[in-house]
Amino acid sequence: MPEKQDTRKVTPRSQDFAEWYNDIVQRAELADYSPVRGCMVFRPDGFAIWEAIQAELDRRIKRTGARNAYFPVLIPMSFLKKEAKHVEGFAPEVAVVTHGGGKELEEPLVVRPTSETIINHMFAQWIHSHRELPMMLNQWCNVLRWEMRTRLFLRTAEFLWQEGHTAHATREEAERETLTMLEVYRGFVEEYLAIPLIVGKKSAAERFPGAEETYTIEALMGDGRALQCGTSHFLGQNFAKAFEIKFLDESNQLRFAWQTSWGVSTRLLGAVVMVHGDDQGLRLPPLVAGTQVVVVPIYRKPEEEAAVMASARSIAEALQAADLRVQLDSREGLTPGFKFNDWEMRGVPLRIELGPRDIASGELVFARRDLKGAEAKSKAAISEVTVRAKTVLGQIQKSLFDQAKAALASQIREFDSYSALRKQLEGEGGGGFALVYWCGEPACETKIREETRATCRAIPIGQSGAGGKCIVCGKSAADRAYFAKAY
RNA sequence: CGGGGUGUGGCGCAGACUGGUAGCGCACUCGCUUGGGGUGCGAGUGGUCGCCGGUUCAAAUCCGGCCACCCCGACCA
Repeated sequence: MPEKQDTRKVTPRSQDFAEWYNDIVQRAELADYSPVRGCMVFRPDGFAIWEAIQAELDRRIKRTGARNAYFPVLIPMSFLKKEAKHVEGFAPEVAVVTHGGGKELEEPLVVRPTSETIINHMFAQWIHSHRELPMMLNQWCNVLRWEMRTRLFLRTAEFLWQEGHTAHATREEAERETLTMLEVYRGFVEEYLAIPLIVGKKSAAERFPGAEETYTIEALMGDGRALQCGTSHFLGQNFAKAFEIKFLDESNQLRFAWQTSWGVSTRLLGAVVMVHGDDQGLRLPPLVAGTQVVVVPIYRKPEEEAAVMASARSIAEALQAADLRVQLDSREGLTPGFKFNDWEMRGVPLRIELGPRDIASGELVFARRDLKGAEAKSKAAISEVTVRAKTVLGQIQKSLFDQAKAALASQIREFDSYSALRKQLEGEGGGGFALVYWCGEPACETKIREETRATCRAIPIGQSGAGGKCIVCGKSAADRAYFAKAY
């Protein structure tokens, strides 16, 4: 049971989104700042969401054939330097260990910012034959990147993630794997986190250092800015060549492996907050909520208390027996109104109110977190509480997705003139995704970024349109791309 | 790393301009009261005012320096 928390109102979302976000994260007790700059503490309610994400995503990852392993947090400095683009991309943000055991180290060690190098070093030793391919590993771990500017969950120096690394015999198979994982992420984030996505390829400028192609899932936050929620990279043979991952194929030819890597991080928690939260607090999709149902007992006199608590307890037990994550709010000395607000702040999807009246009538009150006002409340027969709760939780999951989907749809705009695009992005807020034809030239992308601060978020895959004219230079453009201001 | 802001009980703030030995709200403890949308009343606990130095009989307050954190930008999951 949580502690009673302070009762200050949160900063309204519409007034100051960044303040609102910090308020929610801390008052819903998801996380707190640490004594070390840029690092954060995951509190139990926040970590529970990560655990729910891990449990389901781990299942989905394993279903594709990958297995979990664990590689060390410390990597020889020289490893990072083996792939030119990779070191260029990560060198500025690595933390380096120079001393150990009271002595200066022979070779400095970096705290992993990602594990491509150490994993591929091991791959080179493990892979000799096409019979050993594909090799598909995943690890759940922490990584460290010395970020200039940090925000709880969205960008912290240390963060938790899973990173998958695979090696394949052919380009085609590796490319297929890249897209398979992209689809695993899309399915998981949309179905579990109820966050609708834009899916596509990254531009060269936004590509992972060392990758040949990067694919992304992008979501829209409540303030109209985009957030990259996961990436899947086709690495080609870049790392295989740098780390000499070679195998003999069926015709006894020595070949370099084709590789992928892919990951999602605890940033997803920030996305959940920013997509679903409102001025009352957090709103959690039932599938990842640490507590899915809370039972709030209501009573006056001691004799009422006994009856209500007995009934509330048996209802909570029945829900629990049906595999729902339940809490019975038995805290004393707090009014029901206080508890209602408290659980709303914490984002619990379904609240059950139970008092003497309900026991007398055989019905209790359901209050849904996804709806507002009178609409949020309904009655359910006590005898059917388990079935009804499951049904309603399913509806809440869908309703949160539908609300977010509508918000996303309303924030996607197509432009065919640069001045109109610029006007939209420069306007107050300037949020949302702009869908425009782009020729693919970095110069045009740079112009948009410099003049509007929006970046290319994704280029949808497999566009079948007739093509059009680049919104910047007017030359012919095969594909359209999404641009947005991003976190 | 540039711009802005803030550092005073656990949290949010006042006090600073005009130096005089620290105050308010919330939280916390105890008692009563109340309980279907943040109950009410009373009594309490808790602070060397971010750090270092200077001015002064006297510094939260004035002066100098430093540090930390937050927000906005550039860079990035």
